[in-house]
Order: sequence, then C-alpha cells, then structure tokens
Amino acid sequence: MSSVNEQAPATRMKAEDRRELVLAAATAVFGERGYFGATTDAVAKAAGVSQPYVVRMFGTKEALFLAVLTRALDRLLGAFRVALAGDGPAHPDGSAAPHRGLGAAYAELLADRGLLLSLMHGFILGSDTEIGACARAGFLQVYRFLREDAGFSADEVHEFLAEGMLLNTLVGIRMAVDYDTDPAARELLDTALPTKAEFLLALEGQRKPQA
Amino acid sequence: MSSVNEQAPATRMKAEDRRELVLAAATAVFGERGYFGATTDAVAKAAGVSQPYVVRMFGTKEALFLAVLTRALDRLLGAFRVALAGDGPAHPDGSAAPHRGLGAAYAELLADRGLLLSLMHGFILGSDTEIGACARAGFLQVYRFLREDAGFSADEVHEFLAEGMLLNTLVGIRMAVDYDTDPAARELLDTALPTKAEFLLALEGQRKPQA
DNA sequence: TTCTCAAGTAATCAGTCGATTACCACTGGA
DNA sequence: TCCAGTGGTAATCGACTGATTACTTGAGAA
Repeated sequence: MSSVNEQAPATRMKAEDRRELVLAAATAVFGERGYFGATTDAVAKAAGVSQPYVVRMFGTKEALFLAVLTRALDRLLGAFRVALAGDGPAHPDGSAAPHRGLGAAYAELLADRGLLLSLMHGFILGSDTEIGACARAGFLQVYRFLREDAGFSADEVHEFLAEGMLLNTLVGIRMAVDYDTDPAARELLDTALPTKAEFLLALEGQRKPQA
Repeated sequence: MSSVNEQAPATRMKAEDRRELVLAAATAVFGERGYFGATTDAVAKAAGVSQPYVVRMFGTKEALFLAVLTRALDRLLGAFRVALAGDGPAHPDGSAAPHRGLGAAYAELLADRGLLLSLMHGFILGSDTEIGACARAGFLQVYRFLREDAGFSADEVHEFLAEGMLLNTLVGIRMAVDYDTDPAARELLDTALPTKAEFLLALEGQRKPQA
C-alpha cells in the first residue's frame, strides 16, 4: 500500500544499505508478531527482496533477530546519549535532572513501533538460551548507562525503567484503539503520556484524520 | 522431570479437572515461548495427554490461548480481591493504603512464572485481532479494578501498573540468572523486589540450593 | 449384565516455514 | 572488452505443526 514494499528484481544496491533496509523491515515485522510469529518471508516482502536473500544475509532467522535486537539497543542508547548531551546547556541551575530529556527521547523512539516492541519481545523470551542472553546483556547495558552515565540513583533507574516497560506494553497492546471509546483507556493514556497522547494516537494510525 | 508429566494412557479424569490441568500446563508453555512459539504438542506433553485431545478440547490453539489469558486474569483479579478484603481489618488508622497488600499479592503471583508471562505475551500481541481485543479488555479490567474497587488515583494506578510491567519483564528476561555475577543485575533486582529478591531467585531455580 | 456415552488415543494429512541449491545479471577494474 | 565478484532470484526440500478422522476403552445408569 505505502511505505517499504517493492516487487520487481529489486534495484541493485550496496550490501550495507540493503542490510540496513532489511533490518528496518525485520524490526517492524518482529515488533508486530514477535520472534516465533514473524516469518523470514514476511520480512523479505516488507524489505522488497526475496526470502532466500534475507536468510543468506544473516545465516539464520535467529541471527537476524539478534541483529535486530542489537541495532535497536544501539539506537536506544544513541538517542539517550544525544538527549543527555543536549541536556546540559539547557539546564541553567546546574543541578542534574536529565529525566525530562531522556523521557522525551524515549517517547520519540515510540514513533518506530517496531524498535521498542522487538526489544520487548526479546526481553520476554529470556528462557531462550541465545535470545535470553542477548536480551539480558542489552537490558543491563541500558541500566548501567542510566546509572553511571546519566547519573540516576538506583531508585531513579528503577522508576524510569518501570515507566518504560509500561509504555512499551501500552504500545504493544495498542491501547490507543480504545482511546475514543473507553474512558479508562483514555485516562490511562493521558496519565502515561502527559502531553504526548495525541502524538501517539496519530502515529498508530488509529485516529480518524481529525480536523 | 518433576511436576506435571505423565505418559501412559492418562488415567481417566472428569473433563473439568482435565481441562484445568491442561490450562495450567498451557499457561506454563505459553509463558515460556509465547503464543506462536508454543506448540499444542508441547502443551499436551506437559499435561500428560495426547495432542489431538488438547486441540479438540478448545477447538483451536488460539481459543486455548484465549482461555489461558482469561484464566490468568481471573486469578490475578481474584488474588487482588482477597488481598483487598484482608487489608481492611489490618489497617487501624482507617485511611486507605492498599498498595502494600496488592503489591504483595502481585509478587506472590510471580511464583507461577507462566501466569503473568502468558498475560505479558498477550499484551504485546495487540496487533492480532482476537488476542489484542482480549488483552486490551483484560488490561482495562485490571485498570478499572484498581481505580474503582481499590480506590487508587489515576497516578497511583499508573505507578502500580508500571511497577508490574517491570516485574513481569524482569521475570521474563530471567534477570535472576545474572544476580550472582553482575552487580547491576543484583542492584536492579534488589531495588525492584525490596525484600523478595531471594524468594524470586529461589523459585527460578537459578540459585544453588545455598545454606 | 448390558448398553451408552464420555474420555482419550493413534494415525495421518495438508499447509507453512526456514533453509539449501543452483542459477542469473549487473558493475567495475585490469 | 572481458571477466570476476557481488547482488540477487527461482525452485524446491524436509521438518514441523495444527487440525481431522476414525478408532478404543472405561464407568455408570437401566
């Protein structure tokens, strides 16, 4: 219908660019259906290439998923780092309070549904040997960043992560589809996304175009 | 090699009991691998019956998963209700503060890994038409309970749910396996489970029997 | 005792999916 | 210009899985 989707022999492209394109497509697909629910063929179609090419590019479906997780974590930490960097000058009183900046950065990451949802799917598959190890390492990497680089206290990290997991869940459950019809859903979303509710609703394509 | 697992023609049983047994097994399997990752055969083996019987009992795999979600929500709300009921008398000052009681009830539910993890898997599959609808309805049911029956404010529900989602994630990711080796994991778990860390570690079977 | 229905299985099928193989076509340097 | 390597596909295979069918067995009411 729209965005990423071709059909013909797929215009030639440098492998690195194609890889990034496939990773982006895979992130979307894994985010929607999880590791087991996603198929390499769905990823291939979303990326506009053939299924065997996707598999050969990463070796196995599992390796592809791990690549998606790694890329998502890189993006997450990257966004956090720029938020942290741009936070200092804008803070005249000198004392540390990067919560706002990092929170906003996180909220913006929600724009790519697949990114945080793929991570979330990975988190929940902790029983899987390889995926679990990757997920734990990534989660702890984020923890350490918040604790050490961002200067959060243990309680602050804890609160920040809890907030993040709730947001991920609300996006995953597509709570926004009930925003207009269920008062509880509306209140919950308004509370969880103080000023961002409209923004989130829009990018979920759940709202009529509205005036 | 322990708990639920038989082999021979499965001793005869009343359908209702068998159904509960299968639901318990399915909860464990879905909790570990998610909806798509779990197989009806794995559920059957865990319940000690044949695979066709599992399917015929619920019609489809999806119906089985929905039954698991419904049962999990019933248990969750049931545990909340008893916690809320037993909370009144123990509170001499009269003012409302059921947070402790409900939090403890939730922590105890973590003992059944599958219960909250199956829910979590359902939550994240919000894009699926049927599962998503069931998950949203259940989530909102919990929200309303906390808001109306437990008397939480919108902010309190929000905080309580965030905490819950983080706990679910920590259980799903099996963070406890890194408790002994990674200081960050230890700090995170100690912060998230103030007094319950040891308890959680034990029931994940991740700790050596310890003195 | 007998008869019937509920509890349960074995066998098997059709669709799906990840992976493999063999092949094709462009592009850029010698 | 040629040719080698890279970017890509078509065809297909084997394993897995959810579902279906047809059959078996035990318990309890008449």
